[in-house]
Amino acid sequence: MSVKLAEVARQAGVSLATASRVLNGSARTPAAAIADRVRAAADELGYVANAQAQALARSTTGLVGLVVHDIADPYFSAIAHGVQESALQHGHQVLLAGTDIAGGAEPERSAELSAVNAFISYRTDAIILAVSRLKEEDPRLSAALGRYIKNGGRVVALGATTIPGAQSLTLPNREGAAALARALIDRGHARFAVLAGPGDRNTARRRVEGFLDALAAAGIDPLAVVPGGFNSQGGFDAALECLDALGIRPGGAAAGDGGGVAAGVCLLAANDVMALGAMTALRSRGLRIPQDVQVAGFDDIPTLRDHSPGLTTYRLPLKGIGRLAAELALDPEHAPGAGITGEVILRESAGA
Amino acid sequence: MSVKLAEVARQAGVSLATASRVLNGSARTPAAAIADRVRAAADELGYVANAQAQALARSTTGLVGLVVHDIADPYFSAIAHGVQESALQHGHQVLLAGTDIAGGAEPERSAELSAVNAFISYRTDAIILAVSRLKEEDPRLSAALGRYIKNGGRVVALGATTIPGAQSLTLPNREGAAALARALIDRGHARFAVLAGPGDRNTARRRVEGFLDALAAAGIDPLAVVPGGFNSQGGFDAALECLDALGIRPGGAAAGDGGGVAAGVCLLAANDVMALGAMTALRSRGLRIPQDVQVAGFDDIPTLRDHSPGLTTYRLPLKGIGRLAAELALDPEHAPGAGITGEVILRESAGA
DNA sequence: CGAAGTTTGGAAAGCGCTTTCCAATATATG
DNA sequence: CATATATTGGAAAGCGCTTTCCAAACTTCG
Repeated sequence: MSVKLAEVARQAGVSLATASRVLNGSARTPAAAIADRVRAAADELGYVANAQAQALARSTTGLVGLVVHDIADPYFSAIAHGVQESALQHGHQVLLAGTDIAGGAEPERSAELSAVNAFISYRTDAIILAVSRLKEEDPRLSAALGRYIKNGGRVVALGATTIPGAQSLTLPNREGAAALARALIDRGHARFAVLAGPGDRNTARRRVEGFLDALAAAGIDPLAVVPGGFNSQGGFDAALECLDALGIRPGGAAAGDGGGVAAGVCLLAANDVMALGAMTALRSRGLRIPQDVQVAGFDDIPTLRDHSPGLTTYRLPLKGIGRLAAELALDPEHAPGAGITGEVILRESAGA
Repeated sequence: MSVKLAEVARQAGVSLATASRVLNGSARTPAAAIADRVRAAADELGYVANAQAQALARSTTGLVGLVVHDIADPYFSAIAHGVQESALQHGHQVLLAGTDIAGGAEPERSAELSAVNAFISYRTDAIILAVSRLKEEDPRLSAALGRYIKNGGRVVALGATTIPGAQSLTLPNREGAAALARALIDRGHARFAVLAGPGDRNTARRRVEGFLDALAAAGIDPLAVVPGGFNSQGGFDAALECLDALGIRPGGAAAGDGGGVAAGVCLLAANDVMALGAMTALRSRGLRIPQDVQVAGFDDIPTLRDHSPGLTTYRLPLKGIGRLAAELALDPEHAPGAGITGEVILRESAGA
């Protein structure tokens, strides 16, 4: 239907080979006069190369697949932004898939597997896995990715992977969480509860481990470790559960604590979004932040920086992570070697 | 490199045609016994169809292109989420492009044009334009899209378009803004300033028009209409500029206003993110919300709903918008006919 | 001025699939 | 049982490009 190279060649009075050489970056460059004629013809006809045909002929597609959990989650969308930026610089387009979406054609396979399979079908040059479902590693997924890698595909995963041949980009989840907790301890906090998020998500797990590491190192026992959803609602629910379990009420200390002046409990949430949900829960119970209860999150999501009170958190360079992942996937030679590092951000939510 | 259909056919002892027919949904279905043999062979070999080759042969790619301004912006990522969901249901993959990214190969063309051209090159079955740059309609863009449509591509644009043959999905920007302003006026607000955002973005413009429509209808003159960026920083700056222009200081009325008790000024921002930036600005000046100054936004971004004070805004069903856009692009016959409608959401930021 | 070397354009063979015809069976009808 | 009618599998012609050879046309020197 569209204008094809043959028409351009005919119009310019040259062969297919020549037209191809001048229009689509080949090693050989035809004479200037001819090249101009071809370009003029292409322009006039509005020729746009068929990337599918090129892919077939070149056996490389210029596509990179990104699988996230939920693109509407600012964590993933920030990463996607970085991936996209780097992909564009490498002349690649990004194919996006989200694993939170049900409607796949084949209900018996997981969303991850469907997404990866689709990418493999489109022969993306690389696949970036930004999901971190822990669950007993679907063997079909590993098999598919293994074959993909064997056939020359690159895969980079955020977090640890058991897939042989896959690059993994480790995030300072555990270290960051520990650093954050340590900073809070250093500033005098002594009573903590952890809003742990889902136990089957690696990201959440590592962060919780980090929190607990730091607490243990300081000889502190967490008052509670409450699992829940990895979103605002999850934070809200977990916070409420926490308050009830610890008997925290407005205007007083924890009930089971023998009274006295409220020392304040600091809620460590596995991510920023949960932390905000927790704050909403605290407010709904009439508790003040940070006077009555303190809250800390993780990620330092850009869009959430206007929140008041400012959220104490651990900043992850999300966009940079996406960029690095893409770099690793598309040009591993030149990818910056340094790992990802974050930064403790103290704001008012934990009494900065 | 990968396993190809011919190998599967050989292994199953059938012809290429038969293998193709059983594996990739054809009108004709070979006998059950044969089909099973083929499927078994495919399974054993780990065959994954080459979508590029299929696209070439079928002249349809199963790809839909989505161009947004900035995927990290929750407005766009929510829309993307909807698009993705619907695309998956229609068996399509989504190719994502952001126009906020510089590094394109050809600096002389706009990011929009590059993105659209890339999509055309990949022969996406449809293109969804979720950007709304007003600027004097790049003729090259129109030309490219025109050809694309003529060749059977579908394009749906959010907001008005001049591209003939393109579907346009109109959002209630103007109407919603007017409704929001009216609701505020009904509740007794009488002094307004508008944080207008960028003048060259259709979305922002329409919203501002809506605000002004409603004010005019009520015989109210806005105290100020301040342009600026369409992001948090833009809201911050515009709010500051506004405060200075109107002489608003903590603990008092507007300076140029003859004193008296502060009636309170309501800042109407062109979107939620700007509104939050504005709130940060107000706080930095020691002004209380809503006691001293009120703020309203637009969109009702889900992630921002935990903000305190709750943001008065106009809710747009962003995910639904994305879904509808994809529906319109991929299955126009069955797309729901009803337009998009929003809803005024009154929260404490404007003294709900 | 002819042999050897260097460019340069073109013919044609794929890349991995789909799909139209065809030929060969299997089934139904008189 | 012969003939007409469905079914079914396969051969081969594309889909729109890239790229390897080749051959023709120029250069360059001895």
